Amino acid sequence: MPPAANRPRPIAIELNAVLVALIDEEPQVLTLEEGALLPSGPFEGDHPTLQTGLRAWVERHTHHPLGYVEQLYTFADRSRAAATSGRRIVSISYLGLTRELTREGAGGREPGWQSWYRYFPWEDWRGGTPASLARQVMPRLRRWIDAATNPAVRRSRRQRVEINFAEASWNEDLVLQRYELLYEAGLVPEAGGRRPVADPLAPAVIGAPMHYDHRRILATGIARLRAKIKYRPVVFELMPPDFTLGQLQLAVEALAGRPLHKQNFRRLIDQQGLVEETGAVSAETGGRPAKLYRFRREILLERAVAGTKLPLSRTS
Amino acid sequence: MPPAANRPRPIAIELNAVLVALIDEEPQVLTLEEGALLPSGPFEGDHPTLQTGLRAWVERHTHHPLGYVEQLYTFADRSRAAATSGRRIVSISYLGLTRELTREGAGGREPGWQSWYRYFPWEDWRGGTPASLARQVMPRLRRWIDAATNPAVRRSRRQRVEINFAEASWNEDLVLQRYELLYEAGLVPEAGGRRPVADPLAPAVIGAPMHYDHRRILATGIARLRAKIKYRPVVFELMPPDFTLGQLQLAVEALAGRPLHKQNFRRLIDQQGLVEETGAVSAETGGRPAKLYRFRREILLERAVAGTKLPLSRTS
DNA sequence: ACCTATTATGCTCACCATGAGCATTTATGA
DNA sequence: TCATAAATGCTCATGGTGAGCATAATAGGT
Repeated sequence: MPPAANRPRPIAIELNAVLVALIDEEPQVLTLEEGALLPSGPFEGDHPTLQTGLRAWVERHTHHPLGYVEQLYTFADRSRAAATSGRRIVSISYLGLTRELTREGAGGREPGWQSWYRYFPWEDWRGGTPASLARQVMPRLRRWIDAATNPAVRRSRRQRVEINFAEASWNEDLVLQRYELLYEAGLVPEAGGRRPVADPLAPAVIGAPMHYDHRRILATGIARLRAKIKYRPVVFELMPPDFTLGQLQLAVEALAGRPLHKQNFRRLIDQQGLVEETGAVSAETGGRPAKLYRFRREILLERAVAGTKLPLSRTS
Repeated sequence: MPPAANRPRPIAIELNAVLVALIDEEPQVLTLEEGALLPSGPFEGDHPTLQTGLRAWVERHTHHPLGYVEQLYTFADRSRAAATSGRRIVSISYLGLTRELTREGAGGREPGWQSWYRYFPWEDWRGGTPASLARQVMPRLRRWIDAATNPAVRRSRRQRVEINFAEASWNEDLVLQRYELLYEAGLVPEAGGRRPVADPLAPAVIGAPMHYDHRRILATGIARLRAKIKYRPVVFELMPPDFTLGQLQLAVEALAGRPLHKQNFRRLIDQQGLVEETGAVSAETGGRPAKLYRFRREILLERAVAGTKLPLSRTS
């Protein structure tokens, strides 16, 4: 059965981009409409691949050269159709990493970039337990749990909340799962698509909302990036050519949303052979001057190898 | 900028499925057309999500209940368009795991299922170095390396071959990368889409070919599954309700394509608390009878947690 | 010229996961 | 009864990882 070529249907394809840069030690995403939309546009069929199409589109519209690009997910939920005409929309989302200068012009922040923790304040554990978790998220989740009349449902809700939001075993990779749990609990109602974003009458919405399902796409991108920095040297796509190990650690902490052990971080970095000294030092931030390093691009090829979790056997 | 609703374009959306089952200790995929096609069909817009649409489609057409389902990738290369009409095709592929009985009816194999190693013979290291690697793949790759006139290109080719195909550091996860390298080297020319599959005049084609880019999609599925079994208990979706640890090991070995250390495998399984004894034993295969186990489905929830590779710091 | 605060850097230690292999148990079949 | 086969139990060496002590090299104040 060859691919079907019959019955043309009114389907629109849209590309969405989660463009990430590190500005002022904060992970920021490029947005439109005062932060309520991710860059997105119609799919134009005149590019050899989706990826080059997206790259061209982004660079044309934002004047930001794109470094690393990776496909995130393809969404085609029916709820998206209702948001516009009756037409079905299939949206293909991408994650892109780019380099941004620290503050430009008159010290003002370029309008399009927003810290991603604006949308997910409970995901930032760099300064300890985030305030919004204890003050907003958990109380409302508890209310949601108790709202279930069926005891089995209540137990299930309690367990899922426990797994995804427990402080003791916080897993920074579960960004998407946590968002979807909050969505199910009705705490991020903008994802439905129809409600005006800044409605003052809206119930307890946690974190800044976005139009359509763009916040879910953003959550997907953050989750993917957080998972990826653990086994692929992608942080360097966000760093300037030369950097200190301290700056590198701040970058990883910003992405992962949690503090790292400094000495162990350097041990990890240099035993992996990811960087080499430039010879220069930087005396930026008080204290002893730090050596400057640069990323060893050569290892991008070598590093195809990742660790395994299976009990191997070489002899047979 | 809201999603574009103008300019309807002739775009067709197609779903592809990599359906995997374990039959006779072999990883098998459901195919059509004598193994030359993956199950695929047009996207029908009357399902709430792509996933439920695919699930319904597969179950209706194959009568196989689908267990685990996961989106693989969305392809929209221009080369696909040329394969049919001039129409642009966007294909969304899924990985699905299902349970199959061991041999049915009169001992014959159901026609649709094919061992995936038929398409990727160099990926099966269970019995030591696969014959096709030394006999076919490596010689032709070496020829491809030497065919480069530019010495820089030759060095680059040599390095990439070394990384992906080195016996000493074989990484079973790199199925897709290896396939794409072979494709680039012109050793799997069917992926172009136009050449008839069984052309006897075709140059050295390695492994069984498929139409269009279905072999690439299959490689994507295998790679994803091999990576996933290392940190998620998905093997159990392919196992019968009760099984011995020996059978479980054979299943993982079949998927990973390499032998595992038996004692360490059991240690890994039970220290993870993945299974529990049923109390019964099985005296199937000579030797001492083996205890029967069943998967502890409860842990599917708990197991949201995965390991981290970052040097954490809890104190601050 | 000291003293202190601050960051960078070097090093040690305990613990655990993992690869490897020896040994024992319990079945079948010659 | 003995050989063979598979399951199961256990030990050992190694390396990665979390944690923290100690030292080095700056700036700024007194």
